[in-house]
Amino acid sequence: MASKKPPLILVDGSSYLFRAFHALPPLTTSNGQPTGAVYGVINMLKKLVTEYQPEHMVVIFDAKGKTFRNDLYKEYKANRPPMPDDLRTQIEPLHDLVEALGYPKLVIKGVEADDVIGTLAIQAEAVGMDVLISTGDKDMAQLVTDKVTLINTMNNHLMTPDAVVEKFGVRADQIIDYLALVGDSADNIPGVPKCGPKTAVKWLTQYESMDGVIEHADEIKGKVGENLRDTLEQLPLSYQLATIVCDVELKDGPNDLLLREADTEKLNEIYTELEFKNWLSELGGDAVPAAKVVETEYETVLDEKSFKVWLKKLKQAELFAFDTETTSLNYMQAKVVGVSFSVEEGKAAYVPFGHDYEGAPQQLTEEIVLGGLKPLLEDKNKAKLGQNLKYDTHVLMNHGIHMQGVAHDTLLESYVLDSTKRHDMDSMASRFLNHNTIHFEDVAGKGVKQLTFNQIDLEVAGPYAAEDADITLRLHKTIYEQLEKNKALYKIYKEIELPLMTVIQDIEHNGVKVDSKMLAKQSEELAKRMAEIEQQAYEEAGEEFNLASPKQIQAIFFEKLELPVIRKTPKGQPSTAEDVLQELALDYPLPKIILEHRGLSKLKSTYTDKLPKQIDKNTGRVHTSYHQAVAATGRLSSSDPNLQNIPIRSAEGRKIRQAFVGSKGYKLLAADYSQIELRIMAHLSADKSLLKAFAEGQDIHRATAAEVFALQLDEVSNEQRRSAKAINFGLIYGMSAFGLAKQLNIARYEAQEYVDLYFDRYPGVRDYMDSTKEKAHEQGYIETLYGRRLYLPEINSRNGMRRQYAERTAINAPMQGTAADIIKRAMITLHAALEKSKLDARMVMQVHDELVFEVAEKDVDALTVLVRKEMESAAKLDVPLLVDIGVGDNWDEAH
DNA sequence: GCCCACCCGTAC
DNA sequence: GACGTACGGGTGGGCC
Repeated sequence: MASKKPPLILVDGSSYLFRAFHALPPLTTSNGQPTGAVYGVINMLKKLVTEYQPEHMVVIFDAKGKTFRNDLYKEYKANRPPMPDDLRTQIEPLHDLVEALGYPKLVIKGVEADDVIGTLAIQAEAVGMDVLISTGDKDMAQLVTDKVTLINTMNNHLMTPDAVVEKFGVRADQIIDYLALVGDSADNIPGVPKCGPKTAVKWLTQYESMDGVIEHADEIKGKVGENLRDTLEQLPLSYQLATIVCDVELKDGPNDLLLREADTEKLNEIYTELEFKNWLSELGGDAVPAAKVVETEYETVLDEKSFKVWLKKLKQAELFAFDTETTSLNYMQAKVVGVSFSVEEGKAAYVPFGHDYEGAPQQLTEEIVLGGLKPLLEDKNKAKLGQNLKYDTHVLMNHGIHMQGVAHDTLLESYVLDSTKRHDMDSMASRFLNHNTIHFEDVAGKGVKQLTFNQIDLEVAGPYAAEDADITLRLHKTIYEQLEKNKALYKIYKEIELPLMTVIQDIEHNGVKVDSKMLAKQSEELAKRMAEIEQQAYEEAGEEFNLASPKQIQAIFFEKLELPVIRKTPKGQPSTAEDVLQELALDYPLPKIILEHRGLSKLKSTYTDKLPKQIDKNTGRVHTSYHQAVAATGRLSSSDPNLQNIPIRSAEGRKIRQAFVGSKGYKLLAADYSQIELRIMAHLSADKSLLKAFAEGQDIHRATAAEVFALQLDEVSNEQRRSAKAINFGLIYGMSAFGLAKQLNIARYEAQEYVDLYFDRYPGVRDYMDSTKEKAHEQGYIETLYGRRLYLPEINSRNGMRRQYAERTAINAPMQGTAADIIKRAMITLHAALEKSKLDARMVMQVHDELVFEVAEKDVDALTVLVRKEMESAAKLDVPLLVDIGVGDNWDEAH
């Protein structure tokens, strides 16, 4: 299943430079040197390389001076205005940058970039390469074939043979004829007067080629026919001018155009000069090293003697990489069928003991392998390294092994280093080591035919499994070195993420008890009410339809019933989202019915139907997966099932929480941080009024309302408090006046007044937001209170929408991320304190700002004290950190 | 039958 | 287009 070779990429550098110059806002360095076009072109090149991972590529520029076309026709490009100075000065830096990035570059005197591209395309095609031509110039469509595709990297449009027909109305091999007939005012190529695209297509469809048209020139009627006959003589010249020459003499062939390693030093110099700060900071961290060629020696261990040799190596090693191969991704059900390890780069072993396909060789027994490893794995002084060892810890437990001494985890290392990247082993190997790993799908297949690991032939499984251990070791060496360079990040990794892994593993292992009977009853009730609602809806609509299909609702609402379109989805469809239906519900009956149905259907399918199915047969509890390296801000996420979005806001929804219970004799205790993100905002912004409000223990939304509306605290109405609450939350999310207006259903100017008033009263907050944004623009990332980083690669994007999106993230992430840091710290100390206390209690859930415990009735009071103490002291802020605690027989009651 | 984009809705 | 971070269900179209 080898993947297809990446294409040869031919980049029309001059055309992009020109386009970038005109399309993008003028960017200059602090001393006025224009840089926008360079930035645009380089950005586009980087995107191409990332996207296509080419081995061969070349950037082609026009040379200075006349070309052979000027000899053919002295008026060629004669009406071009001279190149603006601001563009001319960008040519040289661009050429230098392309060189420094290691991209091959070609400038050939006397011919245009087009001709060089055409020549290389033909040569590459001849040796069986696929070719991708990156250009904004549509004339190049004449080069398109099955193997040659155009891409407009400004908008990612691909031009295949079919796309050419669709766009021009003629085949790629008719494009020259087409151009000759139509002419080109930009290049000053004469065509047939009054013959535009429509006429040319008509003629070419009928007569196939320009020669065909010329042959039948007499038959063509009207003024255009006359024009045609008048220009017959010069048409061959137009044809020749429009033809891209494909036999330019070149020193290098397609195979010579290999991408080189970037010259970091040179890049540093040029980026500094042009003040490309975000790229400069990229350079600092993860300049991709050249693929280090490592000789590999992978062994599949089948006899006891070699196993003993490996055991000895592991015992003596300071650190060893370890990995398990199992039968399932579900950590509660998975069984280990083999283990792999490595102590030295390039050398690794796979020890199978559970492969049971037909014809599988004799393997060591589970007793020998796991029995031999157990003392090592359970020794907390024997340092282990792995990729996502939380999973391995889980599955080893299924075999009675309690792993300790997890010294490093490459998943967490990579996450802390840059949370916006991917952290699966395949991606990391490619990113950090420039190495392509064997993919799981390549050995196990996919879809229904996917094998479980025990069914995979050892000839295939061995190298795969051994490579996992080897690559983990190599990744660790690379990433750890980078992590050590930043003290704050290193501390986040060492003091938060690594110890937290054990805590999360424990929470997952504990699971939480869910009353499936209660949920089944709720499912039934929901089904009954939904059926009633459906009947109502059919009556209103006058026909039966699927209430769960936005598409069918659109058809009924906006075509059949002709309700007004309030808003469109990003794809241009009339939206049927909640707020839209709310608005329509004021005037029509059907929207309200749909809304009710949607609410119930969501509850039923996602929660009351699904949750009981996710109860583990053995433990009778639900064991979620918390992901420690997914959310870019530092939060955890939860899946299978997601326990972080169980309903709470509606009465019906809360019923689902009633099904989360403690075992007999146990209560649930829920502890959540009060307004933690707003408190963090107060701390980070050091705004006087905000600090004071929290210090005095005021209801923060009421206090905000009093400030904004200039009232005494006791004069604030519920409505005003609600508005203030929306402002407070909106601020955390970087909301605009527009968003606030929508949220509060008020006019935009009114919302703007609120925002202005807010910032007048809390100037510290305004300053903080401004400086955060500014910092993000300068350094390309933001930090939490503890120094966790979030990179914002699009913060300086010239695409306004993307940039604004990044700016909102910049505002939100320090608060969301700091809150995540704080609760993680609390989880670690609490977990240790619980263990020490010998209380009969365990942590069972985390929901961003809330921790849930299952606790024996006798220990409720003691736990309450302990939890409050550890959570409230998890951070030292300039405002009090408060925790609300509730206890009950179920999760709903505990709130 | 599988995969994926899209729309929508739940939580904090 | 307009509020940040997640996960997941249902629909419906494309693909094999």
